[in-house]
Amino acid sequence: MSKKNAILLTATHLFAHKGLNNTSMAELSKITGAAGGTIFHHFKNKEDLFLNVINNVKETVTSAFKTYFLEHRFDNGLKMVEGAIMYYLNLAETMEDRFLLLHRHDPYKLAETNSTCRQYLEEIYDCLLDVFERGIKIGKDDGSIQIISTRNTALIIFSMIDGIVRFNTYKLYSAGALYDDLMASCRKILTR
Amino acid sequence: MSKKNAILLTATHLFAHKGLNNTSMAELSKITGAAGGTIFHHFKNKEDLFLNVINNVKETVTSAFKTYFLEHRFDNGLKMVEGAIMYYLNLAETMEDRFLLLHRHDPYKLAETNSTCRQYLEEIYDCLLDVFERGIKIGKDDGSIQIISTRNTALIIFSMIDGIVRFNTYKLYSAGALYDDLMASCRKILTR
DNA sequence: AAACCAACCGAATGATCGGTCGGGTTTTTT
DNA sequence: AAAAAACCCGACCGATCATTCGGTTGGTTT
Repeated sequence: MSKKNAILLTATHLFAHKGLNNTSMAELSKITGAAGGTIFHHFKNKEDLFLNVINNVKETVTSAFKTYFLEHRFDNGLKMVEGAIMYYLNLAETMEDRFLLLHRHDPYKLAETNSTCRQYLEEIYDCLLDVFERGIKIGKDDGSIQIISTRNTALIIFSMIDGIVRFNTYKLYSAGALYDDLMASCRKILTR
Repeated sequence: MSKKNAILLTATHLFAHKGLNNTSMAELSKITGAAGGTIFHHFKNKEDLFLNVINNVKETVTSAFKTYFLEHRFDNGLKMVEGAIMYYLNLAETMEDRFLLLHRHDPYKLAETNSTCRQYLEEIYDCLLDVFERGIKIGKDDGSIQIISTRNTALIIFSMIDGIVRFNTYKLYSAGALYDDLMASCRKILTR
């Protein structure tokens, strides 16, 4: 693997687990084996490196989501929303680093001053919410879902799942133990 | 107000809005008007100051919650859960600093190595969850709520609300616009 | 009035940080 | 194989950080 890629992956891991400010370039240099100057050769400064990490998160997360819903068919809209929840919980485990990073303040703080960062974040959430929203819309058409507000319900269900993932991350309680009740709750929200 | 109190309140605000590492003791000194040495006279180090801030958050949040539910009566369990949601959303606005801090990684990171911090956080979440759980239990007894798992449902509803508050904080979307649909969703989860 | 003490001050300190620079090495192009 | 380009190195720099320390003040106790 190229030094640049090693730096990017290690930075993703460290930024996710220790935060932007608690990760020093010296540590990054030590772990990757790249000299200090090498990092600044590939990324013009720390913020640029962070931005590249976020971009990488955006690419991997959205493409994983898009691919999954291109390759899978669902009996109806309700099943599709259920599939989205399952896949989101699944991704949060297999892409732990990336979801951890999205639960930190660092990206949102940078987004306040850096429009590129803001755009990356918006693309991620647009992509995720879009799947939920499409599922609900399809469900309303095929009769498996009965609610009024498509957008708001998508937001509510998404933040419910994301809230669970967050508490799971902090080990306040386990997402796995809630799985069945979580699914039941979502079905109740979506159906009469 | 005493210098010590000024330091504590300013630290709460800065830690909440800028994070632990982005808040320097020098800045704290400048804003409060207290000399550098004075801060370390009252708090033995930065971690100790942060711990005192978390303790203060614990005290104010839990006592606000406890007082509210001691002084209010509800027609039934379902109304009590609805009241808990309303009051939680309300507190997240009026105690913005404190809830912002609880949505940062800083407290949970310290909790990994500092058992006092862990205990404070547990007390906060125990207190909040307890209200939801009691409401659900009462609702099951009086018939306004029909579900199987009291604990899990309390956790699910709580993380739904907390997830909304978090997205509201990041200005990804507004909690106010979701209020009606949020309440409707909760009622659906809790009733047949 | 002497002794005491908590509150307070601010200059000084050593460690660490992000970032620079000049020079060496490898790879690609011509 | 010569030239150009891209990659890589690590010593070094100025800024900033948390923390220390010797000393002052004003009120309370003896």
